[in-house]
Amino acid sequence: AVMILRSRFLDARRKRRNFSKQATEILNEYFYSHLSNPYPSEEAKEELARKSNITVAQVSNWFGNKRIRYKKNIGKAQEEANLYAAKKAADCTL
Amino acid sequence: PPAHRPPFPVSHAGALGSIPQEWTGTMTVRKKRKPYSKFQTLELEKEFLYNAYVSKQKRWELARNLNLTERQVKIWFQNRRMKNKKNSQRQAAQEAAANGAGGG
DNA sequence: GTCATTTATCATGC
DNA sequence: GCATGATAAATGAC
Repeated sequence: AVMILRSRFLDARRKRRNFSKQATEILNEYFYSHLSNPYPSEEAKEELARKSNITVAQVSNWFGNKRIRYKKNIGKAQEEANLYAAKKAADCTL
Repeated sequence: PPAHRPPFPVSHAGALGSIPQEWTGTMTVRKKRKPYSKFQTLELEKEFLYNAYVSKQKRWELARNLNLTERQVKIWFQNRRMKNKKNSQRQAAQEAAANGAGGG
């Protein structure tokens, strides 16, 4: 019983914080520019972690949540995809 | 460049616009995740404290006493070892950061 | 065995 | 009240 209570406070869920706007932007850019295979390699994860100023584990968590929640929203209003697709297109035309 | 373990084999081939997103397909028929009771978790944790690797005999006893399958007990210990490693790495990283910043 | 995952659930932020 | 990040069961590759 004691151990259960102690583990509760060791969980990072207790002190969860939202990522910065910039970090989310970086992660979303990678995700939507790799929609056909949104599985970053270990190296890519490290770079994303460095640029987003978060840990590699947090990058893995983010992609895991993003993939499953993206699937559940297919067919719904997923304007986020169009948003980043437009951004990518604008990037190419520059 | 190290070889990456490929994702799961997918059967369904989705089609959204012109992007082939095969990964959006359902992997396979999977049992719904069911959280264990406090008693079950506590007993498993006690055994894990004794040893991180459970014998076949002990696995059978745990499965019988906790009303779990031997496969569930086996997988629980696998996940528990991964959790241990993850926490160790996190602790090491924090200590390294502390040494680099404050120094001691 | 490890380990990157999928999926549901938890706990929090706002 | 959901959005979001982290964790707990469960699967499959190697």
